[in-house]
Amino acid sequence: MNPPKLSNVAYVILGFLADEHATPKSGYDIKQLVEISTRFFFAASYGQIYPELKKLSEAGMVVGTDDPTGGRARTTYTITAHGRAAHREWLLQPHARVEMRDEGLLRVFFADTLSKEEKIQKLLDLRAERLANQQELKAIEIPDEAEHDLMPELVLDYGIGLHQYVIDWCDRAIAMIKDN
Amino acid sequence: MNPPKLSNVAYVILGFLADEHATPKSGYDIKQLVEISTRFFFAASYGQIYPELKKLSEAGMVVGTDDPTGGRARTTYTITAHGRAAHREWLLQPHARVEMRDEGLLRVFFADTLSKEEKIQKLLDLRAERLANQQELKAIEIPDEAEHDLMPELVLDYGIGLHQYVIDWCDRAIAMIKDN
DNA sequence: CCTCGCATGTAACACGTTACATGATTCA
DNA sequence: TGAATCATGTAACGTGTTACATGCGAGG
Repeated sequence: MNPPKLSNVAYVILGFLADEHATPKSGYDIKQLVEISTRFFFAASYGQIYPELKKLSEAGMVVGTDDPTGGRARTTYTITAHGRAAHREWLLQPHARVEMRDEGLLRVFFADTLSKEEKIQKLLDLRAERLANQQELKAIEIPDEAEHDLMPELVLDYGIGLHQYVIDWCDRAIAMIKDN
Repeated sequence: MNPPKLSNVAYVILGFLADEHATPKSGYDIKQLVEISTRFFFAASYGQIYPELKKLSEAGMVVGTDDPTGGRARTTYTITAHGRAAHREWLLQPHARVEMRDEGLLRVFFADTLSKEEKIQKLLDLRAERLANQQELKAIEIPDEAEHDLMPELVLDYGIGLHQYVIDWCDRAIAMIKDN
């Protein structure tokens, strides 16, 4: 019951459960939500979600209820007042670190030993990857109910625009290399 | 001598050693280079660099030479033809995966439970962090020798522009929230 | 009947960071 | 003489992915 240090993934879980009009969610449900939203800037696997759900439950921040679908076992979780407080405390922290590991850009960075045509190909590879990522984002549909959240929509727009920046930059860089 | 699977950090090392007019470099030298260049999109710590240098040496891709500075022990490394081939093969791969873990954006994503003012604060936090990152990039100086590489300079420009996109997006998002 | 999606979990592995230990040189 | 930087390395820790195991339910 005394607070174990929570991982970022725990805060992702609390985030999805903290929503005003959120229904109780299973680990599986949370993973589906991650896949269509946060995974583009913050991934979480089953190997993290299930153990964290257990820890959160032991810490009294969420409550699990047996909620079978027919004969199929299923546990859904609801956030507690304690969990809501922890989530809010985390939310208010100004800390905004970003970590990146961008293999495509790494190849572009080291492309000076390649020929002009090969350099351009590296930029096209990067462009293609980001275009594909952007299409994925564009395919995500925002439900237009009255009670839909603003911030996730805003962040989706952020992602689409960010990829557009990279696409445009690639085009400019290719033009520059062609000009020699 | 038979090829062990190389980590991405090994390719970072090979990349810095593969440069046409690169001088032999110590592990320490490579770390300094990482700190002023790739770390913004691909970090590498001593805990990775030294062991990888050893593996690369065992694989015959780099050669270490005893190269003391006064009485201070120092080993500098040079790339071999074999290492150059491995580096080129890696470079040519189209694979361009990008991984991100953006805590600031995660907070913005889940900020719907906060008040209007607090939401704006989250966006200001994100903006401040990226502005600071951008300043760091702007402080990096490009040597204007004749034999300076084009690609690193291009990637630096990429980073500065990318941060500018985020800064501008934050400003737009804040304006939108103020308008309600 | 068979495949796909729902549902839960874990063990092994891979990756990366941090902190620490050690010691020389340079410069104020 | 003390601090900063050069220089090398590793052990412990924390985090995250992958692959696997298990089994029910729904629909073709």
